[in-house]
Amino acid sequence: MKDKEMGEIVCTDCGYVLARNLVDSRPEWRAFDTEQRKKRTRVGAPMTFTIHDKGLSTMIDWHDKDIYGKRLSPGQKAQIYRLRKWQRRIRVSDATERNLAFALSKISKMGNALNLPKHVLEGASLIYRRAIKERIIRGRTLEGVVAGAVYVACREAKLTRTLGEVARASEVNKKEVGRNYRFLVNKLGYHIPPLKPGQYVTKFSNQLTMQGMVEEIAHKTLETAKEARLTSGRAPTGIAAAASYIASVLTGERKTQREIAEIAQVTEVTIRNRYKELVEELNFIITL
DNA sequence: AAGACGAAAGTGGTTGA
DNA sequence: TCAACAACTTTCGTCTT
Repeated sequence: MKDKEMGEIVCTDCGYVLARNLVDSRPEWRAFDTEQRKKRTRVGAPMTFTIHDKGLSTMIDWHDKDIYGKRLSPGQKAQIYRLRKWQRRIRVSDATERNLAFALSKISKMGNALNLPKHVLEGASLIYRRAIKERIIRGRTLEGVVAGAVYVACREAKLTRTLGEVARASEVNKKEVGRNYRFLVNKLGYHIPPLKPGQYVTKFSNQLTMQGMVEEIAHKTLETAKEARLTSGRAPTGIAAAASYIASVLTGERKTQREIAEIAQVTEVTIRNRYKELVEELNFIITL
């Protein structure tokens, strides 16, 4: 057992001191929130990965001279050449390695914000690794690709995370997430069926804290919508939002369009449009 | 005053020549 | 590769409750 105060490693069973005079690796400052931690931490990932070393690492230069300016012997020259070669190789793998580590930490951060189960995060990581392997990230921001990968993983796992939610949890906008999502799906050959509006209805109902009956009506509404072929080509979230709205009105548990639009991440106008179409089909009475 | 409604113009993506 | 097109958004004025 390590005892940082005493600087010793002590066996907890017999009390034998295995090592003493250890260096305390803990910081000498304390941070009470992430804001402070950010300010006080003096080490960590560099701000940019495009220039991997930011001039911090030592390079073997190309002059075949030693520090006194004398020319090297042929034997030394060969050795230096080999060293240079290896340094080049190590540097490259080091940079991509760090890049990957950075991306993975971003993924888990997003996972926290989105409440994603672990296997989805692993899926996202795998997707990112594949993206690196296929060399298709060039020219794209790391954040964008990460967000795209997370969204792909969600869709694969049939989770009802919307583009907007993923975008909020990342550092890029909705458009970027969508672009990267499509890009990844294309390049990595994923086949992802669109989510059913019904799944969104369930989700929205929960977020709106509606009664079970309201959700039931919303699902019924969707059924008729499907039969009327109003679902094809339309955004599932929009239809689900409209169905939820209708159900809330029907049961008297009225929610405003704005409320629903807010959590469904669509506009009120879209809800209205779907809603109008649906009501035309729903002129037969729904009773429960 | 808030919510619902709808027209009009703009956006980004898909499709078909 | 480009233009037409459908779905969706933004904005804003009007009507309803």
